[in-house]
Parts: sequence; structure tokens; C-alpha cells
Amino acid sequence: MKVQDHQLQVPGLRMTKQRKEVYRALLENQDHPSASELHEYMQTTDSPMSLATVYNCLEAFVEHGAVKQVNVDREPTRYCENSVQHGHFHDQETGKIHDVNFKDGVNISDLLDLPPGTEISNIEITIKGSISN
Amino acid sequence: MKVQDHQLQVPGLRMTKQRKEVYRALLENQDHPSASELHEYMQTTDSPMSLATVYNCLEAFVEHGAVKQVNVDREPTRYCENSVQHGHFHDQETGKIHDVNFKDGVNISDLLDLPPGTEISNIEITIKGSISN
DNA sequence: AATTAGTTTAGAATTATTCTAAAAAAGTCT
DNA sequence: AGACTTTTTTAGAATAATTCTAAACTAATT
Repeated sequence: MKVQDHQLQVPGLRMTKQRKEVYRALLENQDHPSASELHEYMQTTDSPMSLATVYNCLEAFVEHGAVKQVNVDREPTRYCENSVQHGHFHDQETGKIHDVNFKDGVNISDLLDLPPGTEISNIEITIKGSISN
Repeated sequence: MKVQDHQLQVPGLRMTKQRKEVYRALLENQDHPSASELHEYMQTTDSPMSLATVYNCLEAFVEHGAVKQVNVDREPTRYCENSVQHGHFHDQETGKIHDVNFKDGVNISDLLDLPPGTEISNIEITIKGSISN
């Protein structure tokens, strides 16, 4: 997938060359990369950059809500573009992470006994398992 | 809460002195401690032990399904006794983690569009937010 | 152009966790 | 019980993801 330059925008964030390219990499290869995988990939592009910059960019995106972190156990944090709310399925055979969408009309508070007055800022659902065929 | 010695059992696991006491600490102070918090606490008991042992014990419990790991962001892994399936609420004001139970009769597959053939081995639900009063 | 504020960078520092190998404990067998 | 095997505990070293530092650079503003 190709993303046009003018689409590489995160509201409220100055888009430097590096940020643009990291964001592009995330949008174009939706593969839940870790910071170092992303860094490795960036080295193969026209915009090689330091690992620290990859971390800085990702941190900025997460702060601005454009990117979501996925933590599974103690593995390196993985990053994904955060358009719609979704959960993650961690395939234990392949190690891959897949997005899983919420079914229409379901609400997390239908599922959990949350204390009264709870203000939710983030929901993280991770399923681990395998796919049998 | 006091736990009797004979209750400190994990099926299939040899209960050494150290494992008993770590398990007791988890059952008696249900506070989602990290390994090093637990270690610090153990030093105040009759069974001081090394940090490596705390990690070893916890690993054994997790492998035997008696204890569950809770990971929130990149914070140190926290541990809780795993009797019934539950999720976690991470209060961003206090940093504390609270258990949240699933409502009766709900099923995770009612909520998510999982790929066909998915075999679930573990579900992790973490809500971040605050409690307004 | 000069100044300021924000960003990138290499490399050092941090820190949770795992590893190592030796000592101690527990379990088994006769 | 004593001899032997297996498992566990331990202190300290090693690892690895991430954060920090401070200097160089870039972009924005006057």
C-alpha cells in the first residue's frame, strides 16, 4: 500500500522528515513492528535514522493518539496505527499479532463489572492462542 | 487474611519452603505486587530469600496456572493469584491495579470478531483510566 | 540574519529480567 | 540411615529493551 505525502499528518504534531517516514512505514506495512524492527526497516529506505529517533517518533505518535502500543508479555513493545478501536490476537505458533475488531454495538461495560464512576481512557484486549485448521 | 499451611498447595508443584512463603504472600496481600516488591516484602518475613528465587517461584506458579502475570505498558510485571478469570483496571491516578470480574454469562467471542478456528489459551483485558467521585 | 525552540543523534546509563554455576535441599533407593 | 540423583536456591554476572544526555542540527520566528 502506498500513502501520499499529504496524508502523513498527525493532528497537533509537527511532521518532520523522520516522523513522516516512520509514520509512512507504519501505515504501509501494517505488521505490528517493534521499535528495532522498524529501525532496521528504516535503514533500508531513503531515510535511515537512529534507533533513538524511531523511539522518539513512536512516543510522539502514541502521545497524540495516532499510534497504539501493544504489549504481550515481556516481549518488545509493538506498534500499530490506531484508527479504530480493536483488540489483538497473538498467535503463539507464529508469534504474529493480528488485529481483531469488536463486533458491532458491543460495549466493554457490558462485559465487565467496572467500579461506578470509572472513566476509561484506554482498553487493551489481547487474546493468546493458536488457529487450528 | 491468614492462610493455613495446608492450603498452600499448587497441583503438580513441589512446595518448597520458599514457594510456600511466596505463595502465602500473594494470597495474603492481594495487591498485584511486582517481583521486586514481593522480594522486598519477603525480606521482612521469617523467610528472606533472593530475588532470583522470587522470580523462580513466580515462574513456576505461572507455568502451573496458579498465578497470572499482569503487564501494563512497560512497567514491571505484576502478579496476582489466578482463581477466576478476570480483567484488570489500572487506576492512572494511584497507579494501583484492581481486579474486575466478567459479568455473568458473557463470552469473549460475543465481543470480538475472532478468526474461525481460533483456540484461545489466554485472555488479557486491561482497562486504564481513573475513578471520578 | 539572529534568536529561539524543537528534533535528531550516538553513545552511555538504566533496569527488569534471565542466566550461570556452585552450594543446599529434597526425594529415592537399598 | 547412608549414598546417589534430581531439583531448588543463591549471588552475582549478563542481557536487552528502553530512556537519558548533551551536542549538533533543523525549523520556526523575530
